[in-house]
Amino acid sequence: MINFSIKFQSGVPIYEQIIYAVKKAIVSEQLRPGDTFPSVRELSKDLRINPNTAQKVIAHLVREKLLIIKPGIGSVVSELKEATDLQRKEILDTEIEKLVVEAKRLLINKKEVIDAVKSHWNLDNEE
Amino acid sequence: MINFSIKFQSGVPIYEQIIYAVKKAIVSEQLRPGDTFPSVRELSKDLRINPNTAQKVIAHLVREKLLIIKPGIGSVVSELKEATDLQRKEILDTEIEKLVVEAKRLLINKKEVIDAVKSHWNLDNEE
DNA sequence: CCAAGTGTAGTATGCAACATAGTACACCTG
DNA sequence: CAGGTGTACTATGTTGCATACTACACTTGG
Repeated sequence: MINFSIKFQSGVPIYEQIIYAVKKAIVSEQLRPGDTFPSVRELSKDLRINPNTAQKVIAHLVREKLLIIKPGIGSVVSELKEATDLQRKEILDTEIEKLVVEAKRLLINKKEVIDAVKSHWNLDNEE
Repeated sequence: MINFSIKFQSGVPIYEQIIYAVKKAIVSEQLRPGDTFPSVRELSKDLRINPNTAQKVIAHLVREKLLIIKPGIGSVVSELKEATDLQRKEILDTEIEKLVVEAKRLLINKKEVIDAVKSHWNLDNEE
C-alpha cells in the first residue's frame, strides 16, 4: 500500500519527483519513523515505473538516511538526522543565495519571501 | 571585456552557471542597466566555451528580459522587470516549499533559514 | 560603399543522464 | 524451501549538454 501521492510532470526526472514526494510526506508526518516503506517491486508496480527507477529512489533515500533497509523484509522510515556542516552550508549559503538572487531580479520584496517561508513552515498539508 | 567572474564546477551545465553568474552580477549592481554585454563570439572566446553555448546563454537572458539585443551592435543590460504571476507563484510556492522541506528534513531551524535570507538579501558581495 | 562585427540558424559528433526491459544472485523470512 | 527482499548486471532508446563547423541577414563604422 502506497501512503503518499504523486502527480508526475514532465521535464523533471521521475525518480527526483518521487524522492521529493517522500520527503514531503515525512516532513508533514504522513510518513512517520518506523512506518514500513514499499519495496522496490511494490513501488515499481504501484507507480507503474521501472524496477530500476524504483531501486534508484530507495537507494537515494537510504543514502540520505531517510530509510533503513531491513534485509529480507523491506525498508522502514528512519528518524530525521541532523544536517552535516556541508549540508547546512549548501542550504543556508548556496540554495538561499539562489533564491534571493532570483527574487531580487524579479523585484519580489524581502517581506514577501520571508512571509512565504513562514507560511510554508507552518502548513505542509497541501492538497 | 568581461565584467563578471565564474568558477566552473562539474555536474551543473556550463550555460546555467553563466546565466546565474550574470544574474548575480546584475542583482549586486556589478552590471547596471545600459551596460554593454559581451557578444556571442566575445563571450565564447573569453570564457573558452563553444559559440553555441554562449549563444544559448544570451538567448536565455534575452528571453528572460535581462538583456536587450541591439542589432549589429551586441546586447545591453536591461532594467529589471516585475515578475509575472506565474513566476511569482513558482518562487513563493514551489521553490520556497522545496527549501522548507529540505530544511525541515535536516532539522534546521526556521530562524536559521530566515536569518540566512535576510543576510543574503543585504550583502551579495561574496569572495 | 564595404569590411567587420552582430545575432541567428543549421548539421554533425561525442558524451552522459534518464527510463525502460530483462536476467540473475545472495539474503532472510515464514 | 518457496517467496519476497535488495542488489547487480547488460542492453536499448531518448534526451540534454557541449563541442565543431558552416552559413546567412543584419547593422555599424570608416
